[in-house]
Amino acid sequence: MKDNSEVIAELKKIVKQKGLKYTEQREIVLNIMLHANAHLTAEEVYNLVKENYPESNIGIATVYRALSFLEEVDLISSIAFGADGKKYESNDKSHHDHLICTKCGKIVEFFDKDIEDRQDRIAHENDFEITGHSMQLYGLCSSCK
Amino acid sequence: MKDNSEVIAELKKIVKQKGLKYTEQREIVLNIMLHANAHLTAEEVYNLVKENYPESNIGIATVYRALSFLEEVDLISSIAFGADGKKYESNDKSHHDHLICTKCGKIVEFFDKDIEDRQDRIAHENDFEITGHSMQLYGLCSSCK
DNA sequence: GTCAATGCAAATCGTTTGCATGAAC
DNA sequence: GTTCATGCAAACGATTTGCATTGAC
Repeated sequence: MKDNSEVIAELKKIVKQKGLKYTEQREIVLNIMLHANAHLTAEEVYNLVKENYPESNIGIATVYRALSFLEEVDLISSIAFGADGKKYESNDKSHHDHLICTKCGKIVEFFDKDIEDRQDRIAHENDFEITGHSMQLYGLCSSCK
Repeated sequence: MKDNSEVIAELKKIVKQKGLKYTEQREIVLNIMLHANAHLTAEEVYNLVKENYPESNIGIATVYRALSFLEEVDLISSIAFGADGKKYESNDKSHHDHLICTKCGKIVEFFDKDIEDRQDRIAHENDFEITGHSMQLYGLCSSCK
């Protein structure tokens, strides 16, 4: 697994800035997230860590702590789809929303500029300063319907 | 607390149709949901039941079971906002989405026809048969920013 | 050497389940 | 009388926390 030096450098910078310690575990978790092309639960991240870095005796609590930390500093983000609990994805791709098949669980990502624009306008009309959003369309995908 | 006879009648009809039993507990939970003007967690519903119907010795498990049942038959629906877990609201109001203040937790409802239309179109483009959706805008409300 | 981060286990939270009892039909 | 729903407590899965130890600086 190759690493993603720009983002790793970014993490180092942030950690230093906050006067915290740079650890191998945080780097491993971030690296897993950067290579994942799916939305992962904390447990899935934990399993991937054990699989890809078998020598690093990392605990599940550390994975949770690392994920919270990475979300806090905006390197990854989370959404709560239905019953599966919180899922994480890295922030290095551009923004997008999700179409979710309620039968097979397949997730398709999409982006729509018009919807984004209207969201901004609605926020403005309600005197909200928008910081993020989450939109999911649920339904049956082509194979399931 | 006055009851909402049309919806209650609807519940009775559904229960009968399914060959199940009509119980006071299901009616109480539905009635709480009909009078709530907020998005409630199961625990909040439980507390409201105890407060409004102190004589009904209802258990938390029954509240969970009643909420699942009511959601299944489409009298209420749920969304999972951030960390607070699943929240329920009654389905007697028209469809809407949510603006959520990340500081004070305030929720403002809104509806936008254009967004709905574009969602339908995106679903169609991806060959999805849409059954529902959930959209939340996060930010700071007028008083918090 | 200091202080933060880790690993482990125990604790906690929200939710679900098993089972004997009670209520609806 | 049969069957479903309830209440309670125990079980459960996911996440968090306390604490002694380790590692970064």
